[in-house]
Amino acid sequence: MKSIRISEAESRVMRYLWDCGSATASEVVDALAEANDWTEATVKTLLNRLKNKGALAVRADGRRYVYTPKLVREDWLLDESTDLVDRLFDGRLAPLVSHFSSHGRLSDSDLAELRALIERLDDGR
Amino acid sequence: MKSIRISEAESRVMRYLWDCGSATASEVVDALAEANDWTEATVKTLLNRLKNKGALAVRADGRRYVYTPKLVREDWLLDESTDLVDRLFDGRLAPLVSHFSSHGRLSDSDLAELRALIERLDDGR
DNA sequence: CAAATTAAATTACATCTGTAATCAACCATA
DNA sequence: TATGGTTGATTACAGATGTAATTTAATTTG
Repeated sequence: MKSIRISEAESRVMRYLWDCGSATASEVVDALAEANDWTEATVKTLLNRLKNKGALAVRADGRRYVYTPKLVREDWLLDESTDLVDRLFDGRLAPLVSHFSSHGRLSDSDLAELRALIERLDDGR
Repeated sequence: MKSIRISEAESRVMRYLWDCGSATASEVVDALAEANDWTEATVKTLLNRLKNKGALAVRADGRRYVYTPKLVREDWLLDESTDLVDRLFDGRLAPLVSHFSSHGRLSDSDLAELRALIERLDDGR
């Protein structure tokens, strides 16, 4: 039950794998090394740690390995965001939204999106 | 300009000091040690690290010290929450709210609060 | 004043994280 | 078949973090 803890760097690797479903180490290297200024070795380390933590499943494909997320993205997102909202805003979303807004971090389109969402939710109740 | 990085444990100390304005070490110990299962030494360490990071100001009051936040809570909240929303939801709030809602993490009162907030914001535009 | 108490500073140490070099196993080729 | 390249595994190492014991300096008390 204890949710797997993913570090910042590891989360970038997970993000990529979540996006593409699964990939070999070299695909991950190609996709992330340059952008993050990592060497190949660093990416390999992250993949390994993720594997050891049980966040990734590995399947042999000939001489190479294919990594696939075992940790469910939705679960992780919820864990992380719940944790932050709990820690920073006592678990309440409105203060967070308000905070964003009062610091000019809420664009018109964000607002529109939120309004649509709230309306939809209201209807559902 | 580099925003001060506060660890999880440190943030609990900051939270207390933000709430009460300022306090002596022993007041912080009394308030937090038990609840967090920390010894006095641990609290002192956290206070010291916070002081070294420049997150706290210290003022001597007779033989003891009074610790006061130098880091502004609002700034920190914004940094932390912006960081999370950026990392997890591409900087967009609506997906976060939607995510919460779809996992039953949005109570009726949260929703009401959000609705009120959105309306207020709408009016302001 | 010497001894005990208190409070802050220093030091400690294991784990986690970022970052990477090196090692080992497996293939392909000269 | 020996050699070198590819790929995953192991080892490394510094800085951050959680957690705390020890030391030192100041204070109160017998």
